[in-house]
Amino acid sequence: MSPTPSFSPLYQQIKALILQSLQAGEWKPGEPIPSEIELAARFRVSQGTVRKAIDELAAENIVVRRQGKGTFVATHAEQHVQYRFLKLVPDSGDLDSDGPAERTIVDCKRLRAAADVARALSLRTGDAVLQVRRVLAYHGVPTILEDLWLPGTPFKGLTAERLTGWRGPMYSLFETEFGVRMVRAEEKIRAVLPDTAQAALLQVTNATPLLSVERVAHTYHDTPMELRRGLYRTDTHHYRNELG
Amino acid sequence: MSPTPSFSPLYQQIKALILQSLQAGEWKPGEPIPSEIELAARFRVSQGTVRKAIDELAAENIVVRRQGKGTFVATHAEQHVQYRFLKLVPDSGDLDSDGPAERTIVDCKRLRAAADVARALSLRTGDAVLQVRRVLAYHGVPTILEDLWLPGTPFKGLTAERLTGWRGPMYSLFETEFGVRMVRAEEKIRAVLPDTAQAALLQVTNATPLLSVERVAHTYHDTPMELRRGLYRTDTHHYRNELG
DNA sequence: CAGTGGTCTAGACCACTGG
DNA sequence: CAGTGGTCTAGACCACTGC
Repeated sequence: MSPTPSFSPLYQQIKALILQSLQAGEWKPGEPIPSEIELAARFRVSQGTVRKAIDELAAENIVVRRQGKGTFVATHAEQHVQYRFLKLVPDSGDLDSDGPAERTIVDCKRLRAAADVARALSLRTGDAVLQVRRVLAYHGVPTILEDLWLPGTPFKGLTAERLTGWRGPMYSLFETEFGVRMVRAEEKIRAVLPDTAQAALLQVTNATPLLSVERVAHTYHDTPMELRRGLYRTDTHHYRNELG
Repeated sequence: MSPTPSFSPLYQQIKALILQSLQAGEWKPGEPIPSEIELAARFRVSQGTVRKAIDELAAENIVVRRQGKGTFVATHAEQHVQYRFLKLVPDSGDLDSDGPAERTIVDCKRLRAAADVARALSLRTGDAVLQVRRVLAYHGVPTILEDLWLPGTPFKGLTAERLTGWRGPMYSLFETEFGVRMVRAEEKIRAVLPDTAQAALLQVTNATPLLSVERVAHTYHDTPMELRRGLYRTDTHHYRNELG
């Protein structure tokens, strides 16, 4: 066993090392990481210790175990849940009844971060950010209006064309084109009335109550990488949440 | 090791046995369960196997581990989070700035279950249920209006007086007085406008958008035991959610 | 069949709690 | 100090995958 640099359980240190490799891109989303036995040999610890480290990574959805095959870097694409962070489901409860969302990019431009956006993204006011506005519709009914802000530097080269041309979840584009993996997010939810522009885009009156969902998504080490403000219509869909 | 009755991992069987004892009330909320070594001896398995079973129970918040002291049956009282299933927090983010909620029982009566209530509680339409309406206020501002339905049989003897006189979370009353522990819940969230009665109780206009939160809470073995329909004001509070 | 993750064991030792 | 949960090891065997 290796010496103890700081004081924390060995498996936590192993977990941190694996996270480091993950962040450095040593293994890419969808790819397998080395087997437990290999990792145990590399880190000079027992397989059980590596196992416990990977257990935690799997519990945090950072990695996915598949018996008989290996352990894989989690990804927002290929995942049987199409949108991992979207909790709006049709009232029917049938997740597939909607089919794929029809996506429309309304706007996409670079600008300087306002104070609130900067704070959410751990930037300074005035730093370059990318702002995107889009609408998701199901069966022709506009249901979600999203404004999102991304830090300019990591997302250099992202344009409306890249967004429009991309098949699949936006987060999977972030992964493959910019190496940014969203790992965790927190949401603040309110009930609001839309302004005129919002109402028009969602094709509702401005007296229609909507769900306001403000999400901050983080990559590794809790670094915030996206601020997203969504307006959800809840006449045919609802926000579903599980409490443990 | 004991023989294998059905085919599932040993630790899953142990987990089921512990759950059974928990449900039977062998150990009550807040009390310690036997030590891992004792349980290992009782079930004739190794400590590691008991450990894995308890690990899962702890992950599901059914049990709480405390190093050096033991493993305890989780409870909705005594918990440092006062309301485990209430995700509405003040915008300040300071969970304590509100202080304890001021609770008012508006109504409490027994009646026959309507079809939707019966379905949610796995009862038959017309079965006896208890209906409660109450308001929670913070700093004198009514913020939450809740209607809740409980199956009549397990909650025989529950009256408005019992509710009014109880200090602490309602779920902890359910635990100590009726032996019903809520273990898991699911919520459906929408944005709505209140009707006249609702608006009056929350002291808002009927054009004020509110969060509608429908919760079904389950006890052991996923048995639904409560239907709760809440209306939340989100002008000073918001619903906070973590996504993994 | 070999290689992967999944289960189970037995035992050693550590860290924390309380009397 | 004894008793608890927490970590770590080494090794055996099982279950699943794909060649």
